[in-house]
Amino acid sequence: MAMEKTFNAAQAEGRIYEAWEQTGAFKAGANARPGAEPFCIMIPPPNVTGSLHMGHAFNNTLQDILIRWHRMRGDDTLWQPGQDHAGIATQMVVERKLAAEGQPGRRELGRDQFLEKVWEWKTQSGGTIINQLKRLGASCDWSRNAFTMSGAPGAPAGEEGNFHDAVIKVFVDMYNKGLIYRGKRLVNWDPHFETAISDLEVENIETPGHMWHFKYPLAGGETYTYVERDEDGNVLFEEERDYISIATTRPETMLGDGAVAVHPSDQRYAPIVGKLCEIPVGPKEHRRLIPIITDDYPDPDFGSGAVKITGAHDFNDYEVAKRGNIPMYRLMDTRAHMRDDGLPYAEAAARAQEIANGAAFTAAEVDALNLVPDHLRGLDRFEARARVIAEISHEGLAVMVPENDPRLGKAAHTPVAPEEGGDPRELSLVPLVESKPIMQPFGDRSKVVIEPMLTDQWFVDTAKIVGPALDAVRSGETTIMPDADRKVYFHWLENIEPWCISRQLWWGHQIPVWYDEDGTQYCAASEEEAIAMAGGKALTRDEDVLDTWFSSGLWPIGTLGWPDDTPELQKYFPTSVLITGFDIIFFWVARMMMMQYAVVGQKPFSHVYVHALVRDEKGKKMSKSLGNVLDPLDLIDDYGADAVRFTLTAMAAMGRDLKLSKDRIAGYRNFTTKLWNAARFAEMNGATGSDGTIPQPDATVNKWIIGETAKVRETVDEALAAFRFNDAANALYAFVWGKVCDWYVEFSKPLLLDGDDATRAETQATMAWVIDQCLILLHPIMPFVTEELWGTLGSRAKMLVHADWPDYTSADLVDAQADREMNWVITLIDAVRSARSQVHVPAGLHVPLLCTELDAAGQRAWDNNQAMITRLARIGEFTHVEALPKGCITVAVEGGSFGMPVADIIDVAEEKARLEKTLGKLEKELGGLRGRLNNPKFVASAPEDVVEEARETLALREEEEGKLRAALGRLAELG
RNA sequence: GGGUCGUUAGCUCAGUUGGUAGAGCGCUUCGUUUACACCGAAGAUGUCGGGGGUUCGAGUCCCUCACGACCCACCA
Repeated sequence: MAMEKTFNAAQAEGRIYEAWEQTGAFKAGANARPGAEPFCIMIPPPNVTGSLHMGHAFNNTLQDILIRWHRMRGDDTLWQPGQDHAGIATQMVVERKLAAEGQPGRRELGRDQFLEKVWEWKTQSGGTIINQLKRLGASCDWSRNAFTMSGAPGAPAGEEGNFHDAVIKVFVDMYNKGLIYRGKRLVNWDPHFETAISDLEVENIETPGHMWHFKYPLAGGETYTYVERDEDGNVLFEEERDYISIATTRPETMLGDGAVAVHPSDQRYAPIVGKLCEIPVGPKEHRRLIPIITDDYPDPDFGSGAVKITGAHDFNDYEVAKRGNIPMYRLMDTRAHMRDDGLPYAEAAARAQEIANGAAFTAAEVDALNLVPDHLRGLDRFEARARVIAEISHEGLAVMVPENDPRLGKAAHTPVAPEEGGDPRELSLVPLVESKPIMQPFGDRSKVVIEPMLTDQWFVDTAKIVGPALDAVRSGETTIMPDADRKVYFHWLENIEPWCISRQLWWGHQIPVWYDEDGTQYCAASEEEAIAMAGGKALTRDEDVLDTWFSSGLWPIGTLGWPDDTPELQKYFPTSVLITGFDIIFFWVARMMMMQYAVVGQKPFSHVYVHALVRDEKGKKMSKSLGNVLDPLDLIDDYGADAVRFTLTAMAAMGRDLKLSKDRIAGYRNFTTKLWNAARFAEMNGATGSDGTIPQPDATVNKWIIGETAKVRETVDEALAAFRFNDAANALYAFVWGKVCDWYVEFSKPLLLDGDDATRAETQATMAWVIDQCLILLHPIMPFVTEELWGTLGSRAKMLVHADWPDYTSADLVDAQADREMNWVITLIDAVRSARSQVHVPAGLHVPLLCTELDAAGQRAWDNNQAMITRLARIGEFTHVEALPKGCITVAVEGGSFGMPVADIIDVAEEKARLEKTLGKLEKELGGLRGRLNNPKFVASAPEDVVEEARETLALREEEEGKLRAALGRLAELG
């Protein structure tokens, strides 16, 4: 059956993938030779809620290339797949789904029933991404598919893995070693999901904001002289004040102020340090007074130099409050609404005043006090802010400035000049409200403003486990590529902060800690153990679950069966390579390093390859809101998975973003077609059925292409070994298209069509072998089209996915003589074609070729390849002559001059111009070469081989120069 | 504010120990020859961001400036 003209990817890919799966081609250890080295990659587990985007496609293509390459080389290969339970994302998806279907919500269902719904959803929809990865061609061992929640209580049939056991065991062990602790700390709180999140889950984004300036009146109407001086102590400004000026971007937090702080060296406020001032909010009769304290934190040069201290709602203030034993009043509830609990405001404020006056207090007591005035309770924080501003301003306690104060910004107030009809009176005073961009924290998933909240949370004491993770990379035990990402890794780990690992969610690994009535902690793998530890007391379990990244951090050992000492763990751990995006170096890579060392005392992987982002063709990050997202599945539909994979591979230069365009993909789709047609040509000419034995042909061209194949095999192996994926792809592209298709297939035509039986047979055998080698070498990058051709071109013992990767070398297979000869042939053909084209010899015309001064090597090359040369250069009759006639196009090559006597059909002036142009280029090169060689320092200092090469090149160019000058001379005689 | 990376042909980018610049796309001209028009042949285009330094020799190493991107960060 004749082959189609193009590869039908849409029709073939599914069928081929199924064949791979049915034969167990991807199973751990498949195709391993006896005594094979293990090679293992852990997939960065996509979220169960995820669907394949371009980043996944890129990431998994690179992994698949390495996996397929190693598998074909006979290594004991495992690509471990799996999914992440993705706490927040999944809980969000399921909650939305319930809402959309009008079902009872999470709170109505209660914890157990809600979790049932989540598992139900996972069972139905969790496989989406797996099927999408299969469309890409990912050769994971799906029989080992893992899930970070497998084996958790309530997990349905099919989720019996022991990942949960591993997570719990790690928590208990780390708890017992003192690496995990619980404490009341200021943490990032997501008011939308009502949970704490870690620093990494906060995105600081510059947003337009305001800074308000308010007066905090001194207690009892006291006054002081406020003096500003310049550097030399000269008085710049002086006035009597009965207040201290405070700036804030968050006026609503004033309600929780515990003090006002100034720098100890700030002379302006020295007279009032230690005195009390009044928070200018709330019912007039219950105004709270707070102390003015000193702390190194305030910057005297910023704002007024005085800072309000709200320990429970700001990270800096928190530190100041801790240092100064300032009470931290929590103002908001879990949704970041103003608190609506506890004592009425009057009572709470009275107690707070006692504390401010020096009464002893406990953190718990302070936390219970609700200092939100009754009329603001229950309000959203932003609404409360607006009310506070309005009330203070109404009372006249905003700092007032002339309306043309530059701090107000241009847009705020533009006074109209009197001559233009403006009010001729003095500029009126307005509240000082600066409009300026402020960095605001947003939840990376919820996109709402994060609130610092004082809550009880669990932490990993990362400082205690960071050491080995740093040492391993410093020593090269684990390498991180490219180097820039290694630096990023160091920078973060060297400044590591405690990791908040508790989340106030339901979907996740519940923290294995129980409390008795007194609040004593019992950490154990099960409730029974905990009760036993407590001596049989009734216990309640901590409600919180663990940060998803806590479990992902155990991915390498967890997927291999730890804590059981499985054969897979013994064989594949530590794993070989991790391929991941730069965006999760902190989230995941660094934590895996720390956790694996903390738990099993070994590195999780030997190499980390960090890749960049896939962007759109303009360099913009792909995002749904911009509408510039390229869906890999659409691209696979349109161009085939191989084209998408090859494109990503060819663009995978280390450390650089890749800009993806459809044109580029189409170009590589064309490459698959090119390969397809080369194979089709081979098939049409009986050049199939290689058994893998390297042919030993006589014809130079056949020897040559075998040598070229060996060269590219070495290049590909070196490139892949160094994770230089783009080098591998480009080398193969250049070989298949530039060598095999452009030259070898063309050269083979006269041999296959007109050669004798022996020549035809050896050419068929060589071509069959070469095409097979192309398929093998390309298979890791383009698995589908190569597998299809592999099956089409012969009956094989094994599928291509398990074909033996070659190990022949250029030292074995490159025939230097053949190499020289074919390069000469190609140079001659190029030169003839170029000359013909430039002087406009009709493309179809077969012109006679004259030859003179041909040396022995040239003669032999000619004799061996005449049929190919005349065919490709469109030569008619070939004649040796003593000297080239005057009217002919001259082509100079090494060891001979060739001429085409076509003076009658071409323009002599044009040929003269052509020769002069060629000569011009040559002269330029000669100038450089002579310049260097005439420089005694060059000859003395440069390595001998460099000098020698320059001499040889000079000799060749001079020979060519002579021939071209001779040709010009003949042309001149012609007139 | 700190850090990292980038600036090479019209566009997108390669360029591994310093040896005298390449690819793909696009563009121009020609072409249907027994695989392929998702094709073939030929061709044009660069003071390798600016400046300085080291060297016989710098796109490549060092310094500096400019511009751009990204990451981290608590200036109220």
